[in-house]
Amino acid sequence: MYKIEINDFFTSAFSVDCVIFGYSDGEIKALLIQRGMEPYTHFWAIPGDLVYPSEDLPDAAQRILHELTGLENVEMHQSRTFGSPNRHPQGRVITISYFALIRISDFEIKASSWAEKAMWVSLNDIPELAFDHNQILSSTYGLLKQKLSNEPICFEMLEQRFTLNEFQQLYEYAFDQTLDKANFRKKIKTLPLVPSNESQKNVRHRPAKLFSFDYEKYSSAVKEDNFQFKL
Amino acid sequence: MYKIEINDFFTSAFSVDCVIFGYSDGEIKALLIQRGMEPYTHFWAIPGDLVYPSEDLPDAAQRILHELTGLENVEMHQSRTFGSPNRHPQGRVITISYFALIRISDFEIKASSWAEKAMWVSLNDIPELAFDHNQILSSTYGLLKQKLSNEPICFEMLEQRFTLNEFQQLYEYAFDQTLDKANFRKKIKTLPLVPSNESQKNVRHRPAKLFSFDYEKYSSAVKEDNFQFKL
DNA sequence: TTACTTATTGTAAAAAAAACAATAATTAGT
DNA sequence: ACTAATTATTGTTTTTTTTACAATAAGTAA
Repeated sequence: MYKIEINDFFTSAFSVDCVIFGYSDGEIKALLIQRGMEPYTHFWAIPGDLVYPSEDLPDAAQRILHELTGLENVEMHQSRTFGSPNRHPQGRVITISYFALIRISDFEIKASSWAEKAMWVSLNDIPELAFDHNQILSSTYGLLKQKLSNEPICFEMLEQRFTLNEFQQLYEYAFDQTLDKANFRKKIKTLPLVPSNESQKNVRHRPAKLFSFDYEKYSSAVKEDNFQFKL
Repeated sequence: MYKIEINDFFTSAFSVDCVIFGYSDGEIKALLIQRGMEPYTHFWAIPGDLVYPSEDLPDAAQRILHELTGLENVEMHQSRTFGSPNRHPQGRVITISYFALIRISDFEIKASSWAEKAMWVSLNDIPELAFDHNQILSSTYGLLKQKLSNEPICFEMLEQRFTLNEFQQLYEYAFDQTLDKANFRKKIKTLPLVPSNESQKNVRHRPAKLFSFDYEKYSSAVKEDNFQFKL
């Protein structure tokens, strides 16, 4: 047993890793970057960075998202914290992971100081990642699925206007099961989905109507009628 | 915009806070300590401590629990991480909260270096706490409730042998609603509860039988039959 | 033996979920 | 304008689950 000096505690760093989820072509995807610096150079990884000394954690996650995508004011959901002493080869770095849901079509991926390239990868097809990022990603995907069941967060990744099929297929992907279309529609009848007067284009069959999700109606239903989202 | 030196990142510390839940007299309680040192001296708080430089996070949580109760090998569940820059008056301290479930009768509260006293407090009756500990506690209680619905963790806080009423009342307390006794018993018929040949003592009516939960049967049912706990 | 209280089982009604069938609507292309 | 193709949409029945409530059995203390 050795005596621990108080300053020994101040030899560690925090980072924030930001799992960015998106949805396209019937698949939920994560935005991965290829690292441009040591360690794990050229490995694919979850975007992340050290936290500035007086920066709040969700702000750090926002900053990472912003540098990579240019997006602002995206809601951040906290995931788990990973702090195994040897998870980072260069010292003790504890990382708090967050996740964000965005619309893939909303932006162009930007080059960033720490990323050589970036790409969207279907969650069923994740390669080997740097650090313990495979663990972070799968654990965060678990949390995402949990939230998908209990909160209307899927609309953060669906297009502003979406067909009911796209909506359904998102859940089919996440929970790896096919759903009965008729029953699915009955289930979502209670949700504040507002139809637009637009429809799908360029399909050689009856086009689907486009809907959008009314957040205001939703939150007032939660408050006033004690409404609870459940899928 | 100022230039940030790499060493600026190593001026922060981690702590772990350990919410300890227990159950007695029909109430779920948390073990609070009265702080014996600055800051927030004499305030009630959640037990916690700084993490040693090469200590893993769950180990730190275990250590805190051990110092306070003498208990070992208790499962630790990660809760959320709190890292607001101003949450600690003496510097940047990010805290990762964990929670543990224990049997109140299993031990005597020990005096500890950092705690003047300790006491069990019903979750409906939590006083003002040090730091952001009220927030930590209520957020962690939310997580506990979530896990109570999906995992058989209530048996970590119930006595080794318990009556079905005690079991039911735990859920009634957590979800703040009364449950139909007959229906509750039908629901738990699928769980691997094994009756003992002992009964309640010193009651002036028919005594309840004492049951215990068979963890082995449970985990093999999960593996083999894809059993899923749900209450 | 009795009074009391809880344990335990049972049954019926109501609600929710799942399965399946049928019809309506719309477009692209002969 | 007609047809083929495909999906949208609504409806009905069956099954399962949940809820509500009633009735009986059992054990203790007095």
